[in-house]
Parts: sequence; C-alpha cells; structure tokens
Amino acid sequence: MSNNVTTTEKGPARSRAATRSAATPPAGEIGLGMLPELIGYHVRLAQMAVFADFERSLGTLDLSPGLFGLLVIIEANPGLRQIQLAAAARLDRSTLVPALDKLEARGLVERRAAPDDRRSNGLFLTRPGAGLLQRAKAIVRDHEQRIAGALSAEERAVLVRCLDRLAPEVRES
Amino acid sequence: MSNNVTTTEKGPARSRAATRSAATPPAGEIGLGMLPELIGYHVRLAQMAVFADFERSLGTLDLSPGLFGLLVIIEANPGLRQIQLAAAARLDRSTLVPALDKLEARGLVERRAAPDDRRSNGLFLTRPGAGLLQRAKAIVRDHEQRIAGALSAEERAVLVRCLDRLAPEVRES
DNA sequence: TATTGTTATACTCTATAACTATA
DNA sequence: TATAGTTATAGAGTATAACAATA
Repeated sequence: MSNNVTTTEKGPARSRAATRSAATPPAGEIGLGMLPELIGYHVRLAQMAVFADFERSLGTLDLSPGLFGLLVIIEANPGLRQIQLAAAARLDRSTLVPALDKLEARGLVERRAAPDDRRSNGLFLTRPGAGLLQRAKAIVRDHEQRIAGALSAEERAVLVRCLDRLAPEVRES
Repeated sequence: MSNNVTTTEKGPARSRAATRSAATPPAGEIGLGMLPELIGYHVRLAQMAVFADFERSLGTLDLSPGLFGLLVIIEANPGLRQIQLAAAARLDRSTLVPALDKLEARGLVERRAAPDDRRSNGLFLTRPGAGLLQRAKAIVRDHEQRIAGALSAEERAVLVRCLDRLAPEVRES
C-alpha cells in the first residue's frame, strides 16, 4: 500500500506527482497524507473548533474556559482546598495559584484560612462570583447547543461514551 | 433546579453542604458540577489522553505531534510552499518558520528556492527524513491501535463523523 | 501595492524545583 | 519528615506587527 497523495483513494490516475517534482502542488489540492486516518487528528480539530466557540462565548464575561471550570468546581464543593481543586482540574498546584489570584483579584473567589489546618485555604465563591457564574453557565449552555446542534441527543451520548473510552491506559490516574 | 454537589442526582439527601460550610469536602467525593454535561469537557480530556500517548510514542524519535504532522504533509505534497504548509497545518506562517528550522537543522527537510517565484521555498523530505517518517508512521499506527483499541471499527467511524460535525460554524475557514 | 519568508516580541498554558509555614 | 501554598523560572505552542526581497 502506498500513500495517498490526495484524499480520494480511487478515481482516475491524476497527473503523477513525479511529473511536477519541483513544482508547487496546486492550491486546494493539498493532501494530508495519513492524518485524517488518525482519531487524534479529528479530536484535535474538534477541540480547536469547540474551544474557539467556548472562548468567544465566555469572552463576554472576560472568563476563559479554564477559569470557568474552576468556578464550577468551587461552586460544587464549597471550602475545597487548593490541592483538591488542582487535582479535580488536572492542574499542578503551582499552576493553580495565578489562576486563583486572578479570580480573587476580581472578587469572584475567596481564600479563607482553614480552621483545622493552617497550611490550607478553603475556597469559596463570593456572592458576585456566584452571580457571574450563573450568567456564565447560561452562556455555556447556549454554546453547547450551538456546537452540538447538528447532533441528536443520542448521537451526543454516543460521542461522549466513545471519547471517554479513548486511551484508557493513559487515564489510570 | 439547584446544582448537584455530587455527581448523582437522586438518592437520599446527604448531610447538607451547609452543615460543613467551612469544612473540607471529603476526598474522592469532589463533584465537577455541570462540566461532565459539556461535550467540550470530554473532548478536552480525550485530547489530553490521546496526545499524552502520541507524544510518548513519538518521543522515541524525538518528534512532537506537530513536527510529525508537518513531515506527513510535506511527504504528501513534495515542493509545497511554506505558506501552503502553514495553511494545511492551520498555523500562522511565522509559527512555521522555527518548526521548519528544527527539521532542516536535523537534515529531515530541505528548503529549495522555487524556480518560478524567488520569494518562495519548495519543501522536500530528504532521504533520511523520508526514512525517519516511515518509522514514525509505524509507531503512530501502533499508537492508534492502543488508544482506540476499545472501540470497534464501526465505533471509530461513528466517533470521527460526530467529531467532524461539532462546531460547524467555527469551521468555515 | 501585495505576497513570501523572516524576525522580534509577547502571550497563554503548563510544569519543575526550591522556599515557607505549618503539620 | 511530609504537606499546602507560593515563588521563580522555563519551555511549548501560538500569534501579531514590522521588515526585506520579490512579484
């Protein structure tokens, strides 16, 4: 099996690549080789497209996808310690610090000294933080409908189940 | 509808969150709020897991996923111009320069002055570059089997088709 | 004037290692 | 000794703006 130069496998033999070995491949006919056969390639493109919409949507509130995720987790777990939040968000604890600094500087999140262990901080949403998050969640639900609008509820469920089954060995964490 | 603190929606009311407002949520019970309802969340986790395996696999050859993709596209389109490669790889042309510098410094890729337009370079794999790419492709095929091994051929096809239908509006490029 | 490749620069996200204050 | 948070630092990966050579 040789590589496809174009995406189509069959069809009449085009003018051979060798015929124009030093020439420029015509625009619009640039092949991607084996890349479209790789699931990771499609996952990456989907990620880029979904995140572009996500970022543009939340940009209204000056929130990144990452900061939004932190707010959601803090809301679901009031009093969470930084190290626990880092684990839940799959970040290093040092990565979390500047992110929380931003949220705290904007008055959305509060670090309260933990009563039982003075090394730790308990994390809480402030009232403005909770309010902003409610608006953000509404925006994110709109985003979700926009990006997945072409898929039925069943297709979405299948998609998520397939995604969750990818690279199981890497996920033992 | 209030937010779920844990992932489970129903079930007997647990000790109220208010009861331990300043306490630490027990480890292993950290909820993720609405995040698991978002397709983008699962896409991102899958991306991270797949890329981790991809990077580890190709690391053997000191190749990143990005550099591998460039080699594949050049192989499929000998003589490609940098601006065309940038478009195919969805990179800015300025981003491509240091990547090609790396590949050229390792003797894997050659920039040849284009005969018809002296502003442009035609890109070609060297013989060692083509050889390395063959080995890389074999590694990547193994990687593909490893990450998608839990999915049938049909499931993989469904997954890819669903992924390609996400965020269609953002993809008009 | 417009385009190709390049350079300088900067921004985001992330991690590692070392420090501090507690435990 | 070990852990929670912090700091300093660095490395990918990406982009924008400006420049030289060429069209």
